[in-house]
Amino acid sequence: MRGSNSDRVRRANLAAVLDLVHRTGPLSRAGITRATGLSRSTVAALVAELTGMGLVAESGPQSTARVGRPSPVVHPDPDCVAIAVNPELDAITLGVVSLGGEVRSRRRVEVARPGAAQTVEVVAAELGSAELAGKRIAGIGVAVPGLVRGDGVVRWAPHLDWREEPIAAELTRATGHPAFAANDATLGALAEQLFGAGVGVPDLVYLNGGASGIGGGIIADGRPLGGIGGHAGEFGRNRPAIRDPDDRAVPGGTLEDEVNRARLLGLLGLGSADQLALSGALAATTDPRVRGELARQARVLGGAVGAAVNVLNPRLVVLGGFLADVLGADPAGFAELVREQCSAPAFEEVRIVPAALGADLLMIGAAQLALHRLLTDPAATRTTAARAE
Amino acid sequence: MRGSNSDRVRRANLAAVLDLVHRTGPLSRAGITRATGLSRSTVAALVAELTGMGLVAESGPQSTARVGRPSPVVHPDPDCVAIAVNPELDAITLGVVSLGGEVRSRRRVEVARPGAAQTVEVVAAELGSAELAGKRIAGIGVAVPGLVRGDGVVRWAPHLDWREEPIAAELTRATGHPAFAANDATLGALAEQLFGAGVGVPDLVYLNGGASGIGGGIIADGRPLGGIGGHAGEFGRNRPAIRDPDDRAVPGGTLEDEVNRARLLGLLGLGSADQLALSGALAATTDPRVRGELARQARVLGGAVGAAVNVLNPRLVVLGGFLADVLGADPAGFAELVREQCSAPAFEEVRIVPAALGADLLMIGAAQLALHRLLTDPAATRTTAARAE
DNA sequence: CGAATTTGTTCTTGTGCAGAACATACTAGG
DNA sequence: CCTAGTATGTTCTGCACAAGAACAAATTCG
Repeated sequence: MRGSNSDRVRRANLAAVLDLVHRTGPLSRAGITRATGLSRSTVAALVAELTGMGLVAESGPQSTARVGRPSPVVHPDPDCVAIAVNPELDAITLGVVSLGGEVRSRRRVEVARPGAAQTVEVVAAELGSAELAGKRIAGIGVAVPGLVRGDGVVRWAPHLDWREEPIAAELTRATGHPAFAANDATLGALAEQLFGAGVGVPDLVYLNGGASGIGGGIIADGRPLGGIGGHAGEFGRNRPAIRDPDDRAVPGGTLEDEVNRARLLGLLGLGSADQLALSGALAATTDPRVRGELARQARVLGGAVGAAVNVLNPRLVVLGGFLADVLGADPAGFAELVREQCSAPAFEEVRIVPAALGADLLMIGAAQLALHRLLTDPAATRTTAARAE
Repeated sequence: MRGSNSDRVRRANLAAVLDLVHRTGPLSRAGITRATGLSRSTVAALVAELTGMGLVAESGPQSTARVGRPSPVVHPDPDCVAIAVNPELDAITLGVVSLGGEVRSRRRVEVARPGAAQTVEVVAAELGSAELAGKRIAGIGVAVPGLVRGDGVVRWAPHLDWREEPIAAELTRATGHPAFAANDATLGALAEQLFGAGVGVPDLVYLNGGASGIGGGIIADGRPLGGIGGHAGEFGRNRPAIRDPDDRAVPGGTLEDEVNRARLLGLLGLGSADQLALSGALAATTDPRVRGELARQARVLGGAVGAAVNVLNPRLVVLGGFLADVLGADPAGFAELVREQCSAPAFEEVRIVPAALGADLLMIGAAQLALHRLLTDPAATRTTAARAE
């Protein structure tokens, strides 16, 4: 309900240009003019200002072989990076992701059940690494397997055994950089929409199956749907409707009890495996018990996806982790299972696909979280920096 | 991704002031200055422009008994109205709703299973009525019990037996006024958020139980969630998980099969009844069969609400129609049923309440749909009008 | 009845974008 | 190789809008 003034116009336009370059990658200045609808002179001024802030850089025009004066190419400044953090059951994964979404490096620090304090320590150590010398760190983003409030407090992460951990505030305190945290699946949805299977899709649902269960993220009208506390997307905790009683594995079980990674690993005779190994084993096996279990899990998951499609009417459902394997065993059959469970018009409009981003998924998602402020209001950061001096 | 310029600033500010006055009702000019953060001179200019457009009017200052020069009160112009239309199984309800959300008149035209053409006729006739003389009609909004695409085409409305009816386009053609259509429950959600139980709540779920089944609407981050085709909110077509097999009334049934108005009417021995009569009968009865059925429906509905809370993490769940009676039979017990089905942090944040707007609900929702353009960009309407001359 | 207070009104100032005019760098075609 | 054509960068001017200062007006309080 707030009013607008010329200062806000400038900020909004800076953000529009920066976000455009971030999402679409290197782009000629003429391209920016067309995409934003702004005049040539204005775009020139905006790009100059962003260059001055060290957020974008211009390089010599590409040989486009087209008539007319060539336009210099504007690209995200590779020295502007975000730190992505993903604490998990057995390790902390750290990433350096540059503006533009490129994962510059990824490192896995093996720690069993990392605590919040330990996570802060590991991140602080990473910041001193030679690799980051000369880089401008825009912020830190943490993808947490659990419920995270909008202000970056982890309410409950069962697999890490974290409760009420103000991880974002602690990271900011320890490092001096702005830090943010959110649910991993929500960030996965964001990443897939930005640079993965859902580029340009304004309404999508992302479901991820991992060792910790099933998490989900929703993008509605181009924006992540967080809900009032930021906990939206907990599809895994719903109890699924199961038609055939024989399909039920756990009486009164939730979706993540029924559609379950450990059960597949058990049937395969694998104690533990990373996603790549599980995926390979599932594709290779001809064991009827495994294939039967995959089909059963597909039936249960199909109902849950159908329910989500009815409620959210997305253009796209993206399945990640082992859910991509459940889908991949029989994509057409899976679509049919979904069709049976939802209204015809909603089904017509939806496509169901596996996730496109592999191991970079959460790095990109967490980085986007960290970059959000910068992308929404690049000028604000400048003010903050000035104030800090 | 579009750029901004001073013209857009003006439009956005006009919209901010108009929307503020629409939502909060009469407001002093000083109040507008505070709420928008704009300067006194700017607010004066904006209000003058809106007055010139016939959208707001200023009246002499109220005696506020406060120190300082009194501020004139700005209120929505009562001559600016929207036409609300709600075709149903047995009648078409028409309403005249003024800017500010006041339902000025409501009329029920008894028609069994109105067709789309018939609906257009009835609306066109209404437009000639004496009541509307001198009024400025901002637009026509239609609340349809069925699936409506964003462009105002009814994909499927089973109870009206409409398929692929371009009702909005037909109304515009017949009347010359801009017309829009949307799902009735979606508009109900919008109405409750604007002027009902959810004023100021940015994340809410509205579920309505009527003769046609169960419809739902979602408000996320202050905006209605439509999905890619505008069909979001079809909770009624989901198959609910039911723990106790004895609680299932229809094998393989959907939520609206299980939580069902006709079943309650049947047990009460009522052939048909309007919502008020049903509500009264349910409150009065001590028949154990009726009370048992209410409790059973509450158990099923509680699971569905729990699932919605898990996925959407709303601040508020609003139950309308006979679902308010299912809730009302035992509100505390119902909350407990929901708690059992959803994650603790999500449950902590949610309240479950009956709908606050009665018969005006869909009139207000449909009017809001019709007014949306005007409220988002008041200046555009002027341009359109000028172009029409 | 005068002081204090709040707000409307008028005028000036500054900011940012658009668009015109010109400059520049490329392709196309002979 | 040269000229015409075209698209784009650059510079400058004008315009629209909001902010804020200065003043005027209308109320309450003592």
